[in-house]
Amino acid sequence: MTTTEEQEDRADALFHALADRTRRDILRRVLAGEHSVSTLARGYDMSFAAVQKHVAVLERAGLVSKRRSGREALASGEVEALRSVASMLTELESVWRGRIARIDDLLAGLADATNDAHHTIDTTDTHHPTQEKE
Amino acid sequence: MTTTEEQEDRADALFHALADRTRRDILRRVLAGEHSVSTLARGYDMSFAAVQKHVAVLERAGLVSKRRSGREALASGEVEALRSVASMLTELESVWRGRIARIDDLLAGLADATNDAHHTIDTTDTHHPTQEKE
DNA sequence: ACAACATACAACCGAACGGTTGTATGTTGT
DNA sequence: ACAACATACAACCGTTCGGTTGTATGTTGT
Repeated sequence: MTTTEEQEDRADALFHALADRTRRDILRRVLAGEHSVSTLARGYDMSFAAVQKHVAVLERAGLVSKRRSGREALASGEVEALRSVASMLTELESVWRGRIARIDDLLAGLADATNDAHHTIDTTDTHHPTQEKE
Repeated sequence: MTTTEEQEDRADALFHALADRTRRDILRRVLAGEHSVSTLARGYDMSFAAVQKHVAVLERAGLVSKRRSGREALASGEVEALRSVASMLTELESVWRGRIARIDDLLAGLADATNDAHHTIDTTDTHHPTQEKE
């Protein structure tokens, strides 16, 4: 089973990889079709090594994969990784949607106070990965 | 009209804001409901100032908005911004989908060579924001 | 009035980032 | 064989990032 830590590491890598316009452009190109690193590098006003590093960042994040063909390294975009990012956003949006559901719960809780124990429905205590001291 | 530069600046800010797990967690909380900065800060093992800065980054990216209520600053998540990020990803995915369409074009071009001019369908010449020297 | 609270912001610090040049290694075409 | 090409990677450098502490300013409850 994948731990939450690993999921967050992956999210860090994915969003970080997407947070640079050169990398997003490289991703666009390799999503459209396979390109060698040199071919990609020719398209930007920076050194080959710089572009190579950008591709490496994308690769580490799983957004592109490379295959060897002779002396060339052909890169292509991984659309699945892109979809996983989209699903992260969808999950966030569902949290937002839950905001309405929670108001419903609150109203239901007020109408029907015969539930188990005390609820303390103060909206502050939901998910929270870090510590809650004392 | 919004220039491409502005769009890219915005994309940089959005992805960068999302590329930190503390910020993603803060965003989750404020998407679920309004919270003061102090309340948020209590949830993390770092100084108030640090959390305040994270909120500021999210705010600059447009992912959260703040309103004043007395001495408190109430932050809440902007789901619209989240959706705009999702649409950026969708746009990228559509580039990928275009890959197939382009192969179709290639095959059509081979089958029917009576098209206008020379095509040079080498897949290298599509969008590219930077310069193409010589 | 005033102490406690909530925020804002500047200054600082080490680590990571985005770029550079240089060097080494393997591939290809002639 | 060998020059040109494609890649990989290390070392370095200025800037940004994520955190800290300190200080100033406004609000609130008693």
